Amino acid sequence: MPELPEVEVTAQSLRDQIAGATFVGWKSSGKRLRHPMPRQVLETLKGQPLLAVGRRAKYVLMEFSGGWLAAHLGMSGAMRCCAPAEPSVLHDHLRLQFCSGEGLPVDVVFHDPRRFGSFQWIDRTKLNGRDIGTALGESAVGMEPLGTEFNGDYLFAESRGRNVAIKQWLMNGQVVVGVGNIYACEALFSSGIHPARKAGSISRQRFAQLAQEIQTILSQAIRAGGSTISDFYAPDGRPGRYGQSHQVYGREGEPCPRCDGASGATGATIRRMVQGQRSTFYCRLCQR
DNA sequence: CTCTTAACCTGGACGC
DNA sequence: TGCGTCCAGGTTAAGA
Repeated sequence: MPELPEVEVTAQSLRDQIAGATFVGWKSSGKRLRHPMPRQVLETLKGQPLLAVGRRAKYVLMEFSGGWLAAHLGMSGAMRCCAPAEPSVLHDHLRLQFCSGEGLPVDVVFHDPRRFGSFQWIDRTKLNGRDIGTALGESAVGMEPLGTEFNGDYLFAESRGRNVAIKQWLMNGQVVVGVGNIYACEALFSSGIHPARKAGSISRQRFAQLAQEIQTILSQAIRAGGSTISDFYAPDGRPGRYGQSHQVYGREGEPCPRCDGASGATGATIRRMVQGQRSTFYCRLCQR
């Protein structure tokens, strides 16, 4: 499920429902996630207010006075808010219990069948003013694509001398964060750039369009509640509707919406290829 | 340093 | 019904 739009939608919904509430307790399934559960920290957080909920890269950040509880949804993770009485189901791995100002209890449940997700504690004092992305991992150090400094000139400058395929370069998180398999495919299609083209061979002008498409597509996806492929839901239970807007992702064999639209018979069908063990969907005529 | 590959997990879809 | 294969939104340690 989770690329930038899905994580952002998750963070926004959590903020609406539990920001300002007091953390009162937690329960774990005992199953190991990508990182060991920060049990000690969770104990010390009991009784503390949740100051804010934010996002950096693909991490949901729950801020407390001493630092941030950073959640990653991995490949199949999702959060849901529910009443304490609602029982846990298979693959519910962490239940965070909150109590609002009015004394109303709300639980946040992390559900993740594949267990590629994680919870990490980022200590405010150890961070020492650095970008929190540097403490989260290699995939979180790049620039936020929806920030004001992100543009084609930045991508152009960073890409010089890079021989890796543009799609893998976009997805690795070291230059720009949050762009995963779905949105990399979609942005490259909208920009007319072939996914296998070497990053260093792309012109400044084409990067200007790519940066613009990335921002437009991510923004629209957030507004649509993200993309639900099979099992993503926002914490309020709503699925994402952006999958309906996918032009190429998951559409192998369908007519290309640009060159083989309803009008003509001369266009191509969407193809699938594998790059870095991930499926890439593209149009061989529209993307060069 | 750059780039590629294998591994971490579970479950659903499909072919025989 | 069952069994084998392939596929899935991500990340990163290890290898070349």
